[in-house]
Amino acid sequence: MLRIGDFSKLSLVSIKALRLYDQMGLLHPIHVDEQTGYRYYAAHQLTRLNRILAFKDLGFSLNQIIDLLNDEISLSELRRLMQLKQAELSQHIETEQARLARVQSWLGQLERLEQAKQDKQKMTNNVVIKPLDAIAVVSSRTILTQYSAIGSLYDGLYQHIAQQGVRPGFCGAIWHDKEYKEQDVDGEAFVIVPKVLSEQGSIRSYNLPAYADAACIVHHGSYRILNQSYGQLLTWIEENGYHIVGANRELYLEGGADQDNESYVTEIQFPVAKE
Amino acid sequence: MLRIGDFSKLSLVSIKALRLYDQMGLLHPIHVDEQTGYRYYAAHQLTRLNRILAFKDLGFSLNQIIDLLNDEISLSELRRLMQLKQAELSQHIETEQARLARVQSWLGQLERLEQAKQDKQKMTNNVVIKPLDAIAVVSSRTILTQYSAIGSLYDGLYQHIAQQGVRPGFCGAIWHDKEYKEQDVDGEAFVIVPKVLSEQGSIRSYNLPAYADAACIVHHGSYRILNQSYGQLLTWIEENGYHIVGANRELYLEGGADQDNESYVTEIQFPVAKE
DNA sequence: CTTGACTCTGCCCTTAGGGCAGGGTGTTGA
DNA sequence: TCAACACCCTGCCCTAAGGGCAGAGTCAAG
Repeated sequence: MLRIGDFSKLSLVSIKALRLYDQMGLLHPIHVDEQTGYRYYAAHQLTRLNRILAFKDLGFSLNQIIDLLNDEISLSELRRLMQLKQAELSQHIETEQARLARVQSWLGQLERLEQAKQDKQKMTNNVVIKPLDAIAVVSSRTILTQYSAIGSLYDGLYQHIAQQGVRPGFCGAIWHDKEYKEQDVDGEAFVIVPKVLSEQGSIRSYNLPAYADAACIVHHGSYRILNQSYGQLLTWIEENGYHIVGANRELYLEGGADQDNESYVTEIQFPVAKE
Repeated sequence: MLRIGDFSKLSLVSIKALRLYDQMGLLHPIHVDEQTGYRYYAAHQLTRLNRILAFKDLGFSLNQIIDLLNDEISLSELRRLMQLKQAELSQHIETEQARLARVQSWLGQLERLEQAKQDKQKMTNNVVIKPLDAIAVVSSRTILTQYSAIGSLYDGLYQHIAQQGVRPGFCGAIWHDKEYKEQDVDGEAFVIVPKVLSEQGSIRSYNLPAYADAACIVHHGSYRILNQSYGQLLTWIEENGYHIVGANRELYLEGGADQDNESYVTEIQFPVAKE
């Protein structure tokens, strides 16, 4: 019979771990002195301990290993669990590889910044991927002579909302053109509302389409330099292997009618998908 | 100014996480009511929050992100951290892929077992990879007529140890032949001792070579069926992409002079390396 | 008998929050 | 103006797999 320290040296498993396995019922010592509490192990218990280590090495948790070592487990059950683990690992590797690709994109970015001797205020990596929910809006869509002309559409929307007696949320815009246009822009102005309302004339009300992934960036300052943020966002999308799958939106988080206000905050959203 | 719930909906970050970021100093609300403790956020704080999320997405911990968002960090420092993270991720992906390969090896094993309609007592996956330390031994190496003849060497070793007044540990054997032989076997009997002792005649004392990785299996029962465990171990080594880089050892954890004792316990160790 | 090596239990610590309890706040409808 | 309800606060306990430490008991050798 071996004391815990000897068994630990033999198995290269820490004493603390052995005590934990005892407590969890994974591996009880062959004998415990009732007086002193000393644990005594037999050499043949190495077999079970090695089995525990083998499963741990596959990525199973100790609680799962308790079941895996249970004598009642069938071969098919075991195979099912292994297949699950296999899928889980594949999935995990994939996400880690995507993470690695993002880190490498950062490194490329940093190198370009250093070469251009720009400071880090210009860092473009403020992009975040998040889902867009289906939110209820009232909206008005039309062909505009230029982008800034969209401002004229909101008055009608807010009036309509006031008539329905509900309170408006943030407002925003959707740009339906697939490419960049200087004029005859297909734009949709919307205001978020708590529920879908009735429609009236050119004013529609419905739930915006949801997207599982949208690349988003928060623009800070005047609308005149919005194109800088657009550039950063589009570069990021391309560099990280996404492509655009829907009309892009702007969400005016802090803003108004001015064209040139330093304190405005706008979120730009592009629905995207991988590959 | 937004209440925490609104800011949470806007950013898709849970309220609990926002409170944690406040507490950690990652993102303080723009204003906290002294009376009520209510947190109030400004829309432009989304920028900082998104930066936090972007770094989190790269696998940095919150404590690291505190430093990364510190204004005093230089571009080169940033690049260094990114390179570190890159190496870490590559390493991690590699180990996960090895893990996946082991799971797939298990699945192949299970399939063969099901086809052969064997029960799971035959499972071969009791193999574990662990380092072998450089342990002090006294040993005696010679050419034996057959494997079992090694037993005759131990008497001399134990006598030598007794003369030096130290206590012996486990005993074992090293098989130096590179291929399997039925006779004229190059075998070395050893007994573990606390320190390297003096040598005498054919009895040597030194530290066994250490190996970073050894594939080990615990054999249970008579020496006559030791070859079954050898088969399992060698199959595992081949199937998991290892190859043998040193003489294999047997460690007699529980045993004696009998050839055929059900309670004997032996660990077989093969120094290995990947690829 | 003493010393030093070994062992015991119990407590606190790690990540990034999740869940819940108990109590205070803000807004809205009647 | 009051009640209802949604919202917010702090504080406590929980996660996985042990690591580290404190204080006390145990074992074997000299």
